Amino acid sequence: MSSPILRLALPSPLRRLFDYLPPPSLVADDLQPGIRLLVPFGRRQMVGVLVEVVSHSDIAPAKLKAALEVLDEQPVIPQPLLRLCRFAASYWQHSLGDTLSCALPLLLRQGEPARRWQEPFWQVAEQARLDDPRLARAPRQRQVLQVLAQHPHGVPQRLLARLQLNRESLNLLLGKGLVEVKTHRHTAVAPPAHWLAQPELTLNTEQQAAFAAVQAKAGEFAAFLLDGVTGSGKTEVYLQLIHAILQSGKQALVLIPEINLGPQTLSRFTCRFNARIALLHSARSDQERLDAWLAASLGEADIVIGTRSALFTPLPRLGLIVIDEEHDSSYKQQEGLRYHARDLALVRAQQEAVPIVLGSATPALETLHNAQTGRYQWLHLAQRAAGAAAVRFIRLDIKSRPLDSGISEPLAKAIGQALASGQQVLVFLNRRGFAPVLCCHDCGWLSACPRCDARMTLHQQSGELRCHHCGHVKPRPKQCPDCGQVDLRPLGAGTERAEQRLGILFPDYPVLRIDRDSTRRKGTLEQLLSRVQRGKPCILLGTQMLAKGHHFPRVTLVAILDADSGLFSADFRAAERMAQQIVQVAGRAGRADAPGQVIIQSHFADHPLLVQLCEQGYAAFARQALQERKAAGLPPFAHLALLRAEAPKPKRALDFLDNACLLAEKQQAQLGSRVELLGPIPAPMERRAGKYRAQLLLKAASRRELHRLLAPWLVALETEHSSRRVRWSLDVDPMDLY
DNA sequence: AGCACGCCGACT
DNA sequence: GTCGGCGTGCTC
Repeated sequence: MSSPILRLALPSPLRRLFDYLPPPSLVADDLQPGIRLLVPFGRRQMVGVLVEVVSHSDIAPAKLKAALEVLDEQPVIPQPLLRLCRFAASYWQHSLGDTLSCALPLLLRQGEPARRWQEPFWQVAEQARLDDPRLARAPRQRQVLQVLAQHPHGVPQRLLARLQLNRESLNLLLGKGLVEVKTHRHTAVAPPAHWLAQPELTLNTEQQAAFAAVQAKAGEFAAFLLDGVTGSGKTEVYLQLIHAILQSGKQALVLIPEINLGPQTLSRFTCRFNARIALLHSARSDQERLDAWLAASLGEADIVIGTRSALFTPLPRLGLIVIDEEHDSSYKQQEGLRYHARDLALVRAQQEAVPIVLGSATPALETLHNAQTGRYQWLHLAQRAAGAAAVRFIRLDIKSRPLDSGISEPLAKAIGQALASGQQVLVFLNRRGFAPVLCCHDCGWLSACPRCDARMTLHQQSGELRCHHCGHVKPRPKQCPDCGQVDLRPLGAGTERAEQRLGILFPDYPVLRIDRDSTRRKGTLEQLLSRVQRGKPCILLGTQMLAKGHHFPRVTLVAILDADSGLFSADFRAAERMAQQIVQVAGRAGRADAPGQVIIQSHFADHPLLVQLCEQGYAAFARQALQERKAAGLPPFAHLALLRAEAPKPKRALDFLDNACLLAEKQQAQLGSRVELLGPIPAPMERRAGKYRAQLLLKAASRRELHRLLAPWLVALETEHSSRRVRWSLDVDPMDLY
């Protein structure tokens, strides 16, 4: 009987598995799939995940290498998670090894042991004596030893400073063998007897109905869209569902958008429950993330709250998945494994037979379509809680009206009135910087980026031109680089410029600008927000940072400076994004005693989508937008995949895509599939960061049809000669066509 | 993707 | 004479 073959997934873009012999030292042949092994790979070493143990390999026996080391006793990737990763890898056409890397916390990827963090305890070594001769001339060490001796069970690391035990002395004592560091064996914290730390709010009829609908499906797969306007109490429904899940001894998984990391979102969850909560988001250290991940996977956390990648947390007792703000684009990963966490969460819910709740005030059109066609149960929350009145939308036609710094005369008047009556105003402009372009009034020179087909944005504050696409920065020129004249004029307006103008228009009121530039320093955002919360009249000006998470009860007027970019864009999702943004920003404002209004400046104030949105709300807008998608044969009525390529020379990228196109046609002829091939064409912004980009769009009537082609096509592409000369990637269900 | 090998141009 | 450009091949 020959030795078993270990089939491993390795963190490499190669879409295949690699066979190894067991490590020489290993006798046991009961290696379980999901454990990690250290293996030689080329001239390097890698951490791979065992996918299966087989008896035969197609690789020549002489080429098989032996694994170096088994890293786990228990699988770090339990069976259900491996199944999920397999699905993700095949759906988004990515290597399984890379997919598993996405699933694992960084430290496990790097081969660190899968052990929970154990706090070190410092204690006096057994054989140590306080009158040790080596301490005769070391009074500080002796003193430290004395203090430590008063704690026979040791002093936990975090309390060292409080007992004035300095690290230097301790380390010296450690070197002399007079103290020792021990870690107490990790013992799981028992689940609390009472889950609630705070009383629950009373659910209104709609909330109660939504709660009951999801509850009815506990223990089986069912998908729900919780479609609720801002302030309708979606979170309270999540919380009570989670409470019920906790009571039944199961775990809940909550995904939140990247930007919602503010304490106000998390604290709703952490304050309500006594539960053991594992937080998994980018703001945490690698050690913290590993610990949270392990706690969840050992069943020692009851609730996991995290961003996109938290979806891959192993949960032995999973009972419910919640996707908050399901329309948010941060759920889609934009590189590597280009998965959509919301879509993959549905697969996970199905595989593990649990209910999943997608919540949003502005559901994605895909999600609404699924609700309309009955794939998701549609739960409505239309009633606003007390303290939030509906807002009125006003379209302000700015055709042939002069704008100063993006602000029209009538809008300025409205802002003035709101301020004068003691209210706060929110001004939304999704463009950072002072002006999107600097222009020479004499010769027409424009501040082009040397590396992109784009203009460089003027940042007045820093006196720089910055490219928002590649990050290129240069000092603001004093005179025109072409003609030497000094009459350089900023065209258009960003938040910096609007801030300046509003300051001039309303000198008696503070203008608080909130964008990535103004809040770069840690704590600035919190400071600005707390100023707003104090309630004095002011103008709050900012980008989409304002559209998420925070509520501003004293704001009664919301001004959208530019809605036009969403109405006429090459990107078919632009209108959807604009509508979501408008509604989300509008949702930040308003209260019972002073109904809010939203003024939207547009050159196309009569655009049907804008009219629909303003007169009848997001649901009506979505119906109309879905009609248009259907007529145009776009998602969710078609399924897309985008093959992108970039290269230093424009021809190379296009050559590769031409070959890819030919290969696809050949495959199609063999398979008899009908996938539309659109392109190849240069990307909308052909040159970016010095690279020329092009793309080939694939469009199919069904996912099945699309994937029938994709699977064999990618195998062919990998071996295609021209693929080595370009950087290329495939994006299944792309969010934007760039 | 990494990483090595190998083969041609402008420099200390 | 070399350092280093990137084209090509390979990873069980």
